[in-house]
Amino acid sequence: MEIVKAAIGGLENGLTAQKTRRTEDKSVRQLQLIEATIDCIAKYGIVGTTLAKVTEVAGLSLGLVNFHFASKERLFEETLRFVASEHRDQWQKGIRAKVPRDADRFLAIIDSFFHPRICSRKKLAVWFAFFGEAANRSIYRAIVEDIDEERHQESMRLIRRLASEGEAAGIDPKFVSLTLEALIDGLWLNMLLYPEDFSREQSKMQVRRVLALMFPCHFGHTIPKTDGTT
Amino acid sequence: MEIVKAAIGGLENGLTAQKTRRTEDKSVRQLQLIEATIDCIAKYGIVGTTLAKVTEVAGLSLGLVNFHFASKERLFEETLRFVASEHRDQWQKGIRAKVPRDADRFLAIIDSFFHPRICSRKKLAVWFAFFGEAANRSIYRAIVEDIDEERHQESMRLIRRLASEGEAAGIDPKFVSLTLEALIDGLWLNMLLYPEDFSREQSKMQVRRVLALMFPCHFGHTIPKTDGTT
DNA sequence: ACAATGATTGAATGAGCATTCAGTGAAGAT
DNA sequence: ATCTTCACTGAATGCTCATTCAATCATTGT
Repeated sequence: MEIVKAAIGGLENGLTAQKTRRTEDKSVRQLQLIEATIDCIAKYGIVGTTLAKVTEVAGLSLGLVNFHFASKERLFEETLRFVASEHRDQWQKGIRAKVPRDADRFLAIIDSFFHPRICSRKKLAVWFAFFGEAANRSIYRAIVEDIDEERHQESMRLIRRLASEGEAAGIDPKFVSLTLEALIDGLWLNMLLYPEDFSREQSKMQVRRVLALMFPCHFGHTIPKTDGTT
Repeated sequence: MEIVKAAIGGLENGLTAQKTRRTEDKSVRQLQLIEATIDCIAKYGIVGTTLAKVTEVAGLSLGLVNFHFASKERLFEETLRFVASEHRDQWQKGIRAKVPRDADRFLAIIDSFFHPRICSRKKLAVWFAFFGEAANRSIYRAIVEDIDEERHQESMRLIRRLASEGEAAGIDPKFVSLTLEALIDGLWLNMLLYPEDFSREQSKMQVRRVLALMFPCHFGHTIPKTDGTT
C-alpha cells in the first residue's frame, strides 16, 4: 500500500526519481498491475480475470505478478485495498477542505461516494465483485470493515454535532449514519446494474432528499424545489 | 423453472407421483442440485464452487449436472432464477393475504425482504455473488431486472394510492420506492458482511423508521416509541 | 568498460476443473 | 420373464490457468 501510494505521487508529479530507480520502478509496476486488475474485473468479472489477461492489459509479461505480488490472491487484496483507500482519501480530503461547517463536512462525505473517480462503473464493479466474495474470504471483509468503520465514526461525530446544534429532535446519529450508508450502497448497486437508468447526480440528489427529511433545517436547502425524481 | 416448481410442490405435499416417476425424479434432482449450489456458493463463493463440490453436497454423482442442466453456467442461471422467484412468491403471497389495506400491503412487500427464508445468510451470499458477476453476464442482470421491475411497479402502485389517500403532500412514489429498495439492498449488504452486528428485525425496523419519516400518518405507528437504534 | 544487481520475460509445469461417454442398473411396458 | 428406456455413475479427457524458473536485459556503481 505504502509503496503504491508513493508510485501514485510519482506518476502525478512527473516521476521525480529521488529514490533509486529500481525501488521506484517496483511501485510503478505494482500500480500498473493493480489498475489492470481493476480494468479486468470490470470487464470480465472476478471469475474471468486471469493473470494472463491482467498482464496483457498492463502491457507486461506474465511472470510479473508473481514477482511483484506473492500470488494472484495477494494482487486481489491489494486491489481492494487500493480502491478502499482511494475512497478514504477522497472523503478525508472533503472534510478537510475550506468550509468548516459541520453540515457541509457531512455533505462532503456523502458526495465523496458519488465522485466520478470513486463511483465510476469500473470501481463499482470492483467493489461488488469483492462483496460477492467477501462472505467467504475474511481478508476481504476485514479490508472493507476497516474503511467502513472509520468513515462511520466520522459520520456519527458530525451528525451528533448537527443534532445538538440545530433541531435536536429525537435524531439518532447511528440511525442516520447507518441509513444513509446503506442507502448509498443500494444506489451504488443500482448504478452498477442499471447504468442507463441511474446517474451519479441523480443518486446524490436522492440521498439529499432523504437527508432533508431527517434534518429539514440543515439540509432542506440542498435539494431542488421542484420534486420530480428524474 | 417450471419443472423445479413442480418439484417443490412434490416435495411439500409428500411426493404425489401423478406423472411418471422418471419425469418427477428429474425435477427433484434439479432442485437438489440447485440447493446444493446455493450451499456451495454460500460456503465457497462463486469462484470456489465446483461441480465436484456441488454434486458431493447434493449426494449425487459428478456427471449429473451436465445431464440435468446443460452446463455449470446453466445451473448457475437456474439457481439465480430460483432465489429470485422464491422472493417474488414471498411478496406476492404477502400482498394477497388477509388485510386489504394498502399500507399493510406495502409493508408486506417490505417485510418479504426480511423473511428468514429470503434473507438468510445463505441467500444473501447467493444474491451478492451474482450481483458481483452481473456487471459482465447480461443474463444474470436480466434475471435480476425482471424481478426488480415487477416489484417496483407494484410498490409504486401501492404508494401512489397511499399518497392520494392520506397526506397527499409532495410525496413522489418513484422516489419512495427507489429509496426504500436501495436502502434495503444496502441493509442486505450489511447483514451479509457483518452478520454479528445486523439482524433481520433490526434492519426491518430501520426501514420502517424511514417509512415513518415519509408517511408519518400511515406508518408512524409501526415503529417503537422509544428511539434507540440497537 | 565491467561487474553486480535485480527487474523482466515467457516457455514449461502441473494442478484443478468442466465436460464427455461407455457402461450400469432400476423401473415400467409387453 | 424379458425388453426397453432412461436416470445415473465416475473414470477418462483435454483445456485453462497460476506458478516457477532459467535465461535475458537494463541500470548502477566502480
